Amino acid sequence: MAAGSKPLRADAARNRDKLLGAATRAFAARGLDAPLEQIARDAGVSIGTLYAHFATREAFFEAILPAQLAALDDLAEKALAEPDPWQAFTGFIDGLFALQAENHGLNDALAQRLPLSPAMLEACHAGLRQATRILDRAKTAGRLRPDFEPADLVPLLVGMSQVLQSEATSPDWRRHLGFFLDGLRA
Amino acid sequence: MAAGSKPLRADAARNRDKLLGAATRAFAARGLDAPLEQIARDAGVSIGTLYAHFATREAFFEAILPAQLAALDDLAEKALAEPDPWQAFTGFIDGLFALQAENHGLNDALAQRLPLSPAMLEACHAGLRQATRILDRAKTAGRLRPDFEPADLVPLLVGMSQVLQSEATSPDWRRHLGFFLDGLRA
DNA sequence: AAATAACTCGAGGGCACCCTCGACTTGGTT
DNA sequence: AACCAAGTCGAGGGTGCCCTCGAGTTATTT
Repeated sequence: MAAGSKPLRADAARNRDKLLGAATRAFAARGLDAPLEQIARDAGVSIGTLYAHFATREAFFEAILPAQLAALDDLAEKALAEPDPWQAFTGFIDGLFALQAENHGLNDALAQRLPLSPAMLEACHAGLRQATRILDRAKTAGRLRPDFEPADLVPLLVGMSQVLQSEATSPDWRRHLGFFLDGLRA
Repeated sequence: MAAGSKPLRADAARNRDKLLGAATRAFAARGLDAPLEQIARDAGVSIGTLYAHFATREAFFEAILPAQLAALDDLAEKALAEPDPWQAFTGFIDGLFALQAENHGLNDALAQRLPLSPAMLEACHAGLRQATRILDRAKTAGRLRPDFEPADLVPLLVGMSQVLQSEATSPDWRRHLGFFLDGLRA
């Protein structure tokens, strides 16, 4: 219904955009717990204005994360279009972590490093459900070990999130992932 | 040399022990960044007294971690005593993570989640050097894939540290590790 | 151009943690 | 028992972050 509250005043709309931009950059670079005061400063706006637009940190999440989570659906779709089921599976996983590698905030969200709102959680789960189809296909093709369950993606996600975050290990994440994926072959 | 500074006064020695006990518990339960003020409170001692005994957080680390890191050497020794090289390898890895699972602080130290002093870092590396011998044995026995290097343990450690920490995944850490180890077979 | 609803600002109060320092207490010594 | 070095205490100052609110500014409407 209601396409959404009233229209913003011109200056307010501008400030909102600047805040979203700053928050998007801050979350990507520093993670979902980036200081809000820093975001306000980067946006060239006072902390009071920030709170006028986004009453809570979660309000930022709701404005920013869905689009980023939607990228996962694209990934899943591409994977399902790929003819080779194993290729589809590894490609999906690889693409997923590539996204997380360049977006610290998305990484936090998927690894549930912060408590997320039910809505955000649900969006993450939706991504997982897509993945299930990819797993199933690789399993019935006899390429993925049959005892690997969708839920087993969670520890993988959680573990890799840390590998991607640590200076010491992030350059080698693909190598590390490779060892793991070799363990998943049928 | 010098067996170590002057002898402490009786009450001071008592307080030092209480502090070490509280810190050990706090680090194990909450990680190496547990609040010092909480540690003082748990020890039944003022924050001033805490700082009188341990001028920095690192002073606590130096008093507490070496003994815990030494447990890794024991593990390595046991592994080298084990006749089957693959069994030795997986047993070592499993034991390592079992220790980390029950000690949040050790987990932090090994994954280098906090900046550690050079001395502590070195102690961690020493553990890795032990591991090298175990890897080599499993490799020459043709059980461990030859391209798995000692340095590849680092991402494993870092990733698992997060898996062990997250409520959602820690109960299943052995299952997750199992997939990974399957990828390491020759 | 006057009126006003919408918006912006930033000082300031809260909290959690860090760490210091001068006043007090106490164990050990003579 | 008198002394004092050793030890203890905790108020308080510093930092970084959170969030609020009343006073001031500005876009928009008439």
